[in-house]
Amino acid sequence: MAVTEETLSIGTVSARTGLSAHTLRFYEQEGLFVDPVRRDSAGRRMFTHREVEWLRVCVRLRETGMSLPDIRRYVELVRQGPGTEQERFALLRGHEAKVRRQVAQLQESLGVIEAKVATYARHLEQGTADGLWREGPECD
Amino acid sequence: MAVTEETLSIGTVSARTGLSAHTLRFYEQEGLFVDPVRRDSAGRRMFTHREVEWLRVCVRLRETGMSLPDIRRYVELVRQGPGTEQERFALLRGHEAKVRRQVAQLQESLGVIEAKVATYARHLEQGTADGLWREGPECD
DNA sequence: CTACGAATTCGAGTCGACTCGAAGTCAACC
DNA sequence: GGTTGACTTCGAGTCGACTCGAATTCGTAG
Repeated sequence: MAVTEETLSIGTVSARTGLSAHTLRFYEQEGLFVDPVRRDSAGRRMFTHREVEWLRVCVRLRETGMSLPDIRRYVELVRQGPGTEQERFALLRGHEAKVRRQVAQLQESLGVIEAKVATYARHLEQGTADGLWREGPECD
Repeated sequence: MAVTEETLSIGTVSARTGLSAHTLRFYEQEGLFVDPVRRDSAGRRMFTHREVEWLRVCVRLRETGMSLPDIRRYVELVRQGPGTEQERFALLRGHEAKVRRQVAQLQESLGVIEAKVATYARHLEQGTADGLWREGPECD
């Protein structure tokens, strides 16, 4: 298999990850990359495909509410190399559990909202919506 | 049915909704109550059961990411009374749709995280975790 | 009568994650 | 050789939703 040593500008990486160039610089500053980001002769960042892959993971971690310090913690473990796999695994599993709880809570809240929507639908359909101007158990 | 005119102190409401007393005052200030909150002779807030119910809904709306201005918008419609039901309905349905998208996205991200966890589990089990110190497609 | 705890108001502070802007550099194209 | 446009650094600003603290006032229990 061919080793792709192709490098990507910050603009390209921005387009491919959905993160702004500003944010990419910020992430570098926050220590979210395992290796120092390489530069060209003019000092411009040159990203690798591998870094783009990692950024895609970062996006998922962020979307699920992992904080930048927590991501950095993971990166630090990776940086230390072999021997930290157990801890990395625990970290990821912990986050996975958190996300599951998030999903459950969101769905529970969604249920409440759906119920309210259903109430409106019913009353609007029956033309009894006038009774809906206040909240409470009697408005169900 | 008996009309319950029992009133609740801010501390009680705090306990029942999970919102701090500070937050309850803040919400009042932000216009999240349909009616002005009543006060006792000493100027202390007296909440009703109905308001507690509404606050529980608010908690769900907040948990699902509805902004305070958006909640206020809904409250304003309720305050205007009958005639605004369609708009309230649309508002709630719009939010419901947003929450569904949130759930979907969260689950998608969860899938990515689960995959990563599974990779670690496999490699740790097989004792091949040494190859896991870098990110990328080849580390799957 | 005094002490206490639970309220009150108001304004300021915090937090995380960006987001922006200014001033400058550099390579490439016309 | 000048303009363009993407990049650089750095520090400051923004945003939403609280969160806190100080100073004060009440009503009740001892």
